[in-house]
Amino acid sequence: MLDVAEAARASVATVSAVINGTAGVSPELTQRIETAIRDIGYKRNAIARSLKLGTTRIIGLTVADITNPFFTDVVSVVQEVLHRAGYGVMLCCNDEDVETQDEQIKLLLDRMVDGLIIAPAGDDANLKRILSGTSIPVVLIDRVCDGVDTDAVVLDNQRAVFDATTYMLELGHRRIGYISGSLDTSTGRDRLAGYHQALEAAGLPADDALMRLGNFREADAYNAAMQLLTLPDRPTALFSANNLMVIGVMKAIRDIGLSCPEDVSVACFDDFPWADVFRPQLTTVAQPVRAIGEQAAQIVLDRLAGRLADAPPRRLTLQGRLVVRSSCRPL
Amino acid sequence: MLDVAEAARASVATVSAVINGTAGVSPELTQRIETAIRDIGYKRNAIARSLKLGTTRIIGLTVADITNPFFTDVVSVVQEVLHRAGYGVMLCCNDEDVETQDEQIKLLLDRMVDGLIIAPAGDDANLKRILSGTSIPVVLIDRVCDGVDTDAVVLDNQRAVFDATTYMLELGHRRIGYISGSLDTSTGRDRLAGYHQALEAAGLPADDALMRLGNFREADAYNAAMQLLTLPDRPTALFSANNLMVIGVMKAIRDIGLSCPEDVSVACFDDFPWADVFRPQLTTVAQPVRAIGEQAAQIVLDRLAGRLADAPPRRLTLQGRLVVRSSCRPL
DNA sequence: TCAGCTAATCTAAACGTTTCGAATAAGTCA
DNA sequence: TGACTTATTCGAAACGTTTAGATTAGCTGA
Repeated sequence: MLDVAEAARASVATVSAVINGTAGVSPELTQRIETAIRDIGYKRNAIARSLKLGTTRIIGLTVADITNPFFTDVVSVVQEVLHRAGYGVMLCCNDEDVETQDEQIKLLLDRMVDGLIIAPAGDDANLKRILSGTSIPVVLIDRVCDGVDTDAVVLDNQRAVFDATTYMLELGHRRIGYISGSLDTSTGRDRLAGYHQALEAAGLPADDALMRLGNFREADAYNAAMQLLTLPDRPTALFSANNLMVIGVMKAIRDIGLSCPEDVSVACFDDFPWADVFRPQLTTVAQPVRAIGEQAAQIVLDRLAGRLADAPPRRLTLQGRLVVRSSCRPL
Repeated sequence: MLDVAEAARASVATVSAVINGTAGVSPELTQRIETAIRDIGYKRNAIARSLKLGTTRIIGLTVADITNPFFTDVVSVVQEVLHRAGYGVMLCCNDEDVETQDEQIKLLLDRMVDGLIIAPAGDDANLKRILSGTSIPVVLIDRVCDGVDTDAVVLDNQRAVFDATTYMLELGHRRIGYISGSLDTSTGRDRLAGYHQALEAAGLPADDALMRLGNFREADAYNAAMQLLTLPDRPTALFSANNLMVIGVMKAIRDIGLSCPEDVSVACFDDFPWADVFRPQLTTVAQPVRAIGEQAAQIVLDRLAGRLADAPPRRLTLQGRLVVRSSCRPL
């Protein structure tokens, strides 16, 4: 910038004014400065600017697993919205590990991000403390976290699983196996609650033997499904609490020599773009991924623009949608 | 830091020395400063540090489509490796649009990233110019770009498609439809070349009517497959040049009332984690995604550490692997 | 003519670090 | 004792911006 100033026989202050369109600068000088900028190929240094302004125009984004299509879709939308608003996105993923998550959030805060969107991995006792020092907008997506009282956009998980389970019950299934996500997450707990609620509403007792922990991972779900399918009185249907796990479930079904939906019906949380071209065509609970991402990004932007000023934390709850295909058969 | 210095009755210089372990500071003073840091809850400002040091410890990463499982896997690995080395990752995706890509790269450079990993969308005439100003390490992945002479890690696309096509030929297929990616990309061109090469090796003429442009997108591939499948003498096999497009291909097959592999055999580029549990179990060309991500990240780290000093640009070419499943039947 | 105004431009401080060289104190040796 | 070392510690400049306030010049109108 000093170079530009010298070349244009002006001061750095005036150059700055021209670049930012701040003060009135005479047409001739503006002209001179602009050509100097072009000649020299000057680019303003965003770091110095950030230091002075106290704002980086970067939003931190942490998700548990960027390999998971659900998170991917959300990240993609968040990215799009924030980019359009002139913000950059710093992405971290932590492989569902709370410790790395903490590490990464600290790093993001050190790097002075202007806002934070977090899809928390599990219940994080430290999260509250880590965030307590800062005053930047934070929004939780997908999962909420005990004691962390910030904006959040989540799904009505219980309701969604209630609907899916009820659908299976209506098909006549009575022994419905449930492959649960980690109960350290709000989603894991809420989804399980929906399953229990549906059983109860149908007047069925909850049989603990039919519930297995899959921890949102394919491998764990495979083992869980294996256990359920080798039960003396095996379930006629299985529900998987997320997308990754249903792959494990299908692998177990295949390996045990059964087929879906003939021998065992399957439904799961989270939809796939390819779900209606491969067989079995999975019946799923589709999340409104675009809406989740858009809302989360928008809340951050609103907070940053001071639009929500000091409104209390908002908790947005969106609804899932049961997409019935052909992986569940009537009993 | 000034606060810490005052609290510890020391100078900022000494505080800095303690934090960075730079100079010898007496045990007592070190002690005093460390407790002051803890008491005050001081965090060093990474922005100011970056300004002074001229390094941000952030690597920019742009990919065409973060929704594509291939890119997702690569991003995930890159992320992991760089994080472990203490670098943050700024992610951009541009939806296969060259203009937004340019925009984003400029933004990343303005933000003073220390390095750049680019999976370029299409041939980008401006990329060379945009990158010309900088001296940071740049590595291209997946695709290369005319005139952009930097490190790159790519796949031997031609060979991979040659293998896949040859496999189909060996099954007896003679009319193999090819759904191509955009020919504005090196991958699009190289893969098509592999197809042609295989036909030629088998002594078959290349029939232009059997090649359609799918532009790496599901919708375009759907239309392309529709055209091929309604040809008077329709192909007995289809090859899709990437993962997204094969979904469109399968949709077309379904909508036209055919089935795979009975009526038409299908193979595609890029593997899916679920490919062997849903039917048809797709025969695919699997890319070594982990290796690609690791190598790309490692090259950036090596360059940054000065290990590769001023070695000429390295072009790493990895090999794909044909994973034979059951979506192609012998004719 | 000159006080008072406006418009254009500039000077210099600030943002929070790092680091070079200087200053101080303490110890060593002739 | 005084010159020389060594170990600590510090002052101040620098990184590249932004911006408040100062300065200057040119007008206006009494």
